Amino acid sequence: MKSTKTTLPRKRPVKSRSVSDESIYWEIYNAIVEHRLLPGSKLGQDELGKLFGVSKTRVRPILHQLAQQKIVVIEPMRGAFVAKPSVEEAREVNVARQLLEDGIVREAARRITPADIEELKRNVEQEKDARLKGKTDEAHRLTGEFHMKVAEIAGNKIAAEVIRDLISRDSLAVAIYQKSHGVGCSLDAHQDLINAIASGDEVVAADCMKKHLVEIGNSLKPDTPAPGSGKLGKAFPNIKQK
Amino acid sequence: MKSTKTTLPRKRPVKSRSVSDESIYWEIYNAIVEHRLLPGSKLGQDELGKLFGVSKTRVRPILHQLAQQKIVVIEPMRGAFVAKPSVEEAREVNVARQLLEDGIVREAARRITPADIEELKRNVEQEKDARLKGKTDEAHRLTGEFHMKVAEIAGNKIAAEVIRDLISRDSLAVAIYQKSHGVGCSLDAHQDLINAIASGDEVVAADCMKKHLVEIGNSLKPDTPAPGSGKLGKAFPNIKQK
DNA sequence: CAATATAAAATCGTATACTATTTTGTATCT
DNA sequence: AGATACAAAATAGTATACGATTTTATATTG
Repeated sequence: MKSTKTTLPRKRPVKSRSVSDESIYWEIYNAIVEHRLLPGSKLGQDELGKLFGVSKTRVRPILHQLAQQKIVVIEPMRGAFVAKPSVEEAREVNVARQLLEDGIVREAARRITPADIEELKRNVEQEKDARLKGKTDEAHRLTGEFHMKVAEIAGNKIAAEVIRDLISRDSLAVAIYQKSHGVGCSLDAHQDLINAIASGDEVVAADCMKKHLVEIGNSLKPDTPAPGSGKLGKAFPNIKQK
Repeated sequence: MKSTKTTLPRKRPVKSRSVSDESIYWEIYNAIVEHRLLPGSKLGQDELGKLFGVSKTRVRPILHQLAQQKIVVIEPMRGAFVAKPSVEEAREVNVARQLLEDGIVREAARRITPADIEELKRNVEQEKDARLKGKTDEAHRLTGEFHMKVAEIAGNKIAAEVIRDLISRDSLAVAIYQKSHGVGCSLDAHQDLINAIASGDEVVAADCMKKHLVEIGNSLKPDTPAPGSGKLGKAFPNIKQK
């Protein structure tokens, strides 16, 4: 409720060595892509501010940034929520990946080195391990990382960033529409992809990537009910509550 | 809770029906990509706020948004400036376009219709016209629009948005490194591109696009001196100054 | 006079204050 | 009881206040 004492022209608590904007951003970002905050969750400004020990003035622009990346939605006068993309939108993101990653794998196929191949293989091993242990979210994170690594092999940071954004949005779709059926793509799709890229034949690589992404797109089923939202505080185990 | 008897002395100018965030965003965005605000120009928060009749609280997140798109740079405690990308960065943007537009033209070649071809031809006509009349900036704007149209033909809004962002950044590089030598690509590159796409052969189309973008990349010369910044108010002729 | 030191002004960043709007709770009516 | 109306609380959005920092102006010194 409002302050019982009317105006308080009091002094500010002097310089608080507060957390950086970046760390706040990454805390929220990771909470979302790691599914600790599910699509639809309310992201209250005051609540987040208190959680990180800052005023909502600081969290507002961060929520806007996340909104621009389309993993948060801001509804006028209602606040910010973790985005809940429709199946149509999820499919559109998937198609965008098909279009944009095409040129990236091609370039990767031209530039790949033995060290790169090892790096990719290691990723696949980790993912298999995570899947065996039932760590679905971890496995999915590694899946995204695989595609990031391919983009890095292509050698362009800007393109890699673009792919990162799309993968983030994909992870929301997974949270909504794929939660039930495992990770949604065949077990050794990535292994096939490694072979295709390592062959150095860009046409083969592009073809393989396309098939892989189409498969992911097909795994998006609209029938799953919308999940509820978890408690906000629980999503940030590393932040010391006050 | 609607305390009719307010507890505090009222002195705020009561509800001001102010402009929308979007319109402020587009005003600044257009001023930058149309080179009315040159790279390096200071974007003072108070100054912009007064210009649009709002407080800097409103302009701040907008400047952050532009910073995220990399067409504005925010230096800590020094404020926002129109971005002034290095040649290296401009080249990286150009390479990103080579990678990402590859898959886009390929899809465009598969989907293009006669109506689309007409649309593209019209764009080329307009551009030629602008160039003949010496309207360099207008010609460059149309050049960017051409690539946007190709992305739209490919049929994916998200991919088109990505390309728009990259083209915006390209326009900054043009302002710095290309201002002198015309528009920087051969006069009928776009006409060739239309023919290549219209052929329906994705390999031909991809090859043509690649050559075109490489040519643009090669036209970026690092020797041009940095331009000074113009008066801020002059960049917004449509906004009624107060 | 050039260079440096110092004071004043301007400007950024952030918390606070307060209005606008939505959400929640409670009473009233059928 | 269920629906509706209205009051209260909560929360979003925005302007203002003010410390922190940088920039500009002025003075001082070699």
